[in-house]
Amino acid sequence: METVTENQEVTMTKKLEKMFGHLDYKNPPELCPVRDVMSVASDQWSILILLWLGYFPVLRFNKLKKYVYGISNKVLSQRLKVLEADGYISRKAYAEVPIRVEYSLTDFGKNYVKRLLSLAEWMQENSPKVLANREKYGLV
Amino acid sequence: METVTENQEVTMTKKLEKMFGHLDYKNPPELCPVRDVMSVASDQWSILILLWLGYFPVLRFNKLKKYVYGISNKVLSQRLKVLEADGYISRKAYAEVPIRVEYSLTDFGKNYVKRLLSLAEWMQENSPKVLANREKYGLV
DNA sequence: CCGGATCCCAGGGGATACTG
DNA sequence: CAGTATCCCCTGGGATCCGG
Repeated sequence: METVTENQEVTMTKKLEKMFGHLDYKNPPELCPVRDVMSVASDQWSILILLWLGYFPVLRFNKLKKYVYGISNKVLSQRLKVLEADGYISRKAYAEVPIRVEYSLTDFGKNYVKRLLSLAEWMQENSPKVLANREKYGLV
Repeated sequence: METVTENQEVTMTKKLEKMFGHLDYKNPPELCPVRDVMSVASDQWSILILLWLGYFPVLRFNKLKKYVYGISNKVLSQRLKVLEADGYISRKAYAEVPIRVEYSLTDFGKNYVKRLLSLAEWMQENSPKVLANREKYGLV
């Protein structure tokens, strides 16, 4: 088990101090855009979409739907729109018959996926631990 | 604008390849616990709860409710339960009158918050960019 | 045949009141 | 004080349909 040292804890607190100027509860939500931005980028479907787009440079709508297992047309379409609006992905439509639409990460999106990836890796390594905990806790 | 180099992109793909054995769409959901575990830990309320608990070593229910601005009793209570079950936080109840309950991060939770923090910092730095993008895109 | 818009419903979540 | 219980609403999301 990787433990957190005193030093790391101090560093962590400093970082948190720095950001909590923005996350401060005394600020009305409109002064705290981080929450808003983060809620889009940390949405469970968005994460999967972004990770798959990090793996395949270009994906079409129905391929994405296949990979992001269980997502519905509506949700996929809506998430893609928001992710495009926020600058993570770009959408390219070709006027063919039948129409072809290609989605890919922007440079900005790639930067984000790098971070996301670090989180996802940690999740992967630790999910057995979490599941064991959950079992032991007995929450159904 | 921080750009992604070729090298970084190759590294990223390798990492993704490594994890996509688990995230593979051909696996039924029950063989892919990462998604499940991640959906808890990346929930927008859970993130805020964990970050605040990273800042204050110990917080009581009503303090948390104050800091995690806008959360309802029901959701806070439910998220705390799940986060405890998954091993991120611990709950300590004191048999006083009135009752006192203290929440804090476990070592496991601290490790996770470190990762979360890196993501949150990136969000903070880049949220202006995202908001500008959103505006330009004209999505209401 | 592909991308996405529409319809419609269950249930997640907000507000409030209440109890150990 | 720390939650739970109740009510009700509203939106997230699944199934279905449609335009190009």
